[in-house]
Amino acid sequence: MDFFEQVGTMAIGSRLRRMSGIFTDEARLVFSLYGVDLDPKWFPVFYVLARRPEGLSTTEIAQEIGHSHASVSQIVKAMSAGGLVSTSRTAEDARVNLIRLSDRGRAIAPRLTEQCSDVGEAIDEMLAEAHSDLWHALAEVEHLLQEKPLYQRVKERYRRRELQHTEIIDYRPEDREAFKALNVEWIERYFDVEQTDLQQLDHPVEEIIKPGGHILMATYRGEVVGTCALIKESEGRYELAKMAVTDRVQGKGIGLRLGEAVIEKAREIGAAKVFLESNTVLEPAIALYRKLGFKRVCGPPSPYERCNIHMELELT
Amino acid sequence: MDFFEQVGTMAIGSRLRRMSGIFTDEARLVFSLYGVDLDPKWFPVFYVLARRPEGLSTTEIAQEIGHSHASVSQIVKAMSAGGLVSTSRTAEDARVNLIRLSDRGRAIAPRLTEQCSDVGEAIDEMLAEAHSDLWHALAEVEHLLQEKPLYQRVKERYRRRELQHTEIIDYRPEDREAFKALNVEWIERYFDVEQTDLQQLDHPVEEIIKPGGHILMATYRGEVVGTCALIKESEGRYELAKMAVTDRVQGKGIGLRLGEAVIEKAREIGAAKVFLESNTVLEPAIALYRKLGFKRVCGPPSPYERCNIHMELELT
DNA sequence: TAATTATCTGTAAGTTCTTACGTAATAAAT
DNA sequence: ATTTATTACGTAAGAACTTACAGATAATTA
Repeated sequence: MDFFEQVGTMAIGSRLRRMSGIFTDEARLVFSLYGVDLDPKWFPVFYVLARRPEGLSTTEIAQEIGHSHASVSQIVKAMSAGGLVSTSRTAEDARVNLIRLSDRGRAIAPRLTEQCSDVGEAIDEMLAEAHSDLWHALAEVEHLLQEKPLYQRVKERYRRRELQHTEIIDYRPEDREAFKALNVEWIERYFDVEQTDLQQLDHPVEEIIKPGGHILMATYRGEVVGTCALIKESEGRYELAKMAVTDRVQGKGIGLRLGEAVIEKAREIGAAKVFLESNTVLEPAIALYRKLGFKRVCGPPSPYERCNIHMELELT
Repeated sequence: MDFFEQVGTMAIGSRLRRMSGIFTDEARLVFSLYGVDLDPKWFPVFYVLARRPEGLSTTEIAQEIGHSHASVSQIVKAMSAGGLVSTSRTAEDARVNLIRLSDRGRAIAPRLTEQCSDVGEAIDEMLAEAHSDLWHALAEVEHLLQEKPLYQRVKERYRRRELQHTEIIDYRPEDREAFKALNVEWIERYFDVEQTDLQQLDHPVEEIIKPGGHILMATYRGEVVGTCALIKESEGRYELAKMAVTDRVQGKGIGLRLGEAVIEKAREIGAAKVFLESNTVLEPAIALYRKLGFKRVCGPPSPYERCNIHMELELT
């Protein structure tokens, strides 16, 4: 029992289930006390039928009581076997099953009404003894969850936490393998690896860093999971290239952080303009570049076959 | 959805179940978000194991988390298949299955801890947005239910209501049949009907009422369900006899009301003493008489074979 | 008007517990 | 030292729903 206090509110789901189980068990006792020949689980269906003499369809009942239509179908079948309801297809629409209380059903309604009000009063009285209002609390939380599901609330925290596990660092000699592997991984998924690629991927220091460029690596929980390079084209003009984030950590916003870090780096080293070349089939990538502030321009022809779009970012 | 508002608090069980379902569904999403390879329903078991490296038995876990041992057994089986726990019988007691996290289990514990605290915070934040405190309300109601189950609370109301449906009336000519039938019903269950019985049961007016006695009938929802007679023995001395309540309405306190009414009647007609004869095997009856104030005395021998106890009540 | 799509149901099977039951092992009682 | 009672456990089956699927009908579209 102290489990709940230890785990805290995270176990609220289990606690609710447990509590509902208690009420269900109690309900069974109460029904037998009143001698009403009604399975407690039939109650919601019975209830809505009792105040709608004209009858309802399976789906309508399901909506009213918040069960699935299948559940209602099963309950109605059982109640029908027990002689409490009569069913018939409607004349207007042969699909719908019109369900009504039978004479026997109507006969037990008054006893059930008594039971209802007794149970309702007993629960009200009990709830009134408590300081916190369970009934309203449930309604409120239900509403809050509808506004913003728990999943979303948790996700926000998750993103923050994941960012804490992510670091952007400068290229280290031991990153040579990873730098190549990360890029080959994605290029091969969409295109063929070209000669120009291999030249840079195999000799990052000679081809990129020595000529005045930079390479950043992203780590997630200590493991290298992404990279991005800033290649010097001319004074004040740099190319953002070789951006790659492994599939395994997609959706954590690591690409965005990498991009921001590269642009920051470009600022530091006095770049006036950063450009990049990509392909329109890489929609998520293009969206990311746009988010980083890049604008599409008609640029010079690329040395890469796979590129069909040119984007630039002015650093003021 | 408006079902709940209509039925009111009586549907609190369903509402709790529904809410717990919502949380369960959300939990599934959250677990997949964190990429923890753990079935949400394993969580409670995992949790207690994580903070008890020495291991726990099936029953111990069940008690901690408030599930049945069978449930734990099933969960452990699944977790074992997933390689998260190791199981072994203990040396001291070969019946108990000692369950421990495996290395793989321990490996995912930290991620689960993060997830826990994120979810916990998210829920706390959400609950804080509400005016009523769901968590405390649940704890309070759980406590209240433990103190006095809902069943008991409802039962009190039920008794009151049933008494409203019960009436004690004076004997009417049309009660002759019922008067006999009610008494024969119970006498035959325990003893044989004697000649003295039949004389009085067949001619209640001549044998009981005309000589200065009274007969009361109890009705439940308009139907005669019990009776009790006050037979004049001598001036100021009356016998309580022929008390019978049909089995169908036992436990509604009708016998008690009948007894009280008869004693009241005795007072009205100026009785100084009421006595009765019964048999010690009829324990509930004796208890009822005692509750009415009767005391056991050594009385004169009874004309009835079945009687072995004599009780009296002084009316002052 | 024919063809496609959507709706209403009921059945089947799955989910996440529970209770019921049988078996092995230990403790208590004769 | 046996018998009997108790305990721990696992399997099976049940409860009260759900989702998935499939068969009719109705509505919509071409």
